[in-house]
Amino acid sequence: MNIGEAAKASGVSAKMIRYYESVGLIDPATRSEAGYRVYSENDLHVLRFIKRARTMGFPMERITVLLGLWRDGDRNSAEVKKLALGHVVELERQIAEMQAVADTLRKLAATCHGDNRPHCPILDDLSAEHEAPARTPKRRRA
Amino acid sequence: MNIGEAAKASGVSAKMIRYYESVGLIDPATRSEAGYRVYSENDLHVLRFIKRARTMGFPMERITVLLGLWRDGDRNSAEVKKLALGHVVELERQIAEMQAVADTLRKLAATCHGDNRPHCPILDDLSAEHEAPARTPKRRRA
DNA sequence: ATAGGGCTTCCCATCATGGGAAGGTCAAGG
DNA sequence: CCTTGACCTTCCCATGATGGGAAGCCCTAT
Repeated sequence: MNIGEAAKASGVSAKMIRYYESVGLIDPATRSEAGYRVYSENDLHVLRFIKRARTMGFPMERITVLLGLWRDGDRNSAEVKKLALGHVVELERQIAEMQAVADTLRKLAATCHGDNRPHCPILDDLSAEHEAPARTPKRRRA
Repeated sequence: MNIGEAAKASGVSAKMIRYYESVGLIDPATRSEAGYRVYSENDLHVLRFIKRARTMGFPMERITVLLGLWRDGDRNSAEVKKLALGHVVELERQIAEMQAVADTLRKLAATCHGDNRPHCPILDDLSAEHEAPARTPKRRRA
């Protein structure tokens, strides 16, 4: 099948399929006489794999490794597990960060009247000096 | 003070200060005779405001609005509150999404032996067909 | 044969950020 | 006074993943 059909069937846009090929995430597709990329069922499988992993938020780099493991029949499931759990840790870190921000904002918003008066603790907080960013004590590096 | 000092004092890199100026987020700095950008305490305040808001994960667009409100002595605190809570909702949505992914991965990892054998339910899941991506039923749009 | 749609490559834009080059400026020290 | 080195300026390029669009070739149905 051509790239358009493969795109529809895999949920990966034609643009992205070409991009994945260009950066070496997937092997160059075989070409028809006219130079059209031709995809097999197996190629589709790979595209769906990538699609799913992207949806899961795996960065391309990790997907490259996952794909390698997937293709490697002799892989060690421990490696896959480690990769997956590593991603979980990363997600948890990000979640905690966002949670903290959301909490702060919720608290600030709770103390903001939210009426037609201008005073607003939210703006007060944003404009207040928070921990000074890496204050270099005069000497530029010391 | 010059841009380097302002950068150090605000935690916003000189690069980004120039960028913010170029996209109109902050007013063009006044210039010295030699063309150097010169910053006042008030400019620093603005930069710190932006820094803090970025750290909170506010997108630039929303920061533009926040800055406007901050500068507007006649603002309506309700607007600020709405903006902040809107951001909270957005954060919550993202958190929920990531949580779902993390849960899925944790479950999959729990069923993966994680030993030197190749079988791995994580890879199985990634390569399985999940909900078909917007399957267009033959007619390209109908 | 012609139209239309699909395919190709190539370039550009995004968003926020950093890297780096080429060149001007300033302050300190010999 | 001149050199040195740190600073500043602008301009271009790159990122990562994605989309938009142009110019031009190809295929199929009418």
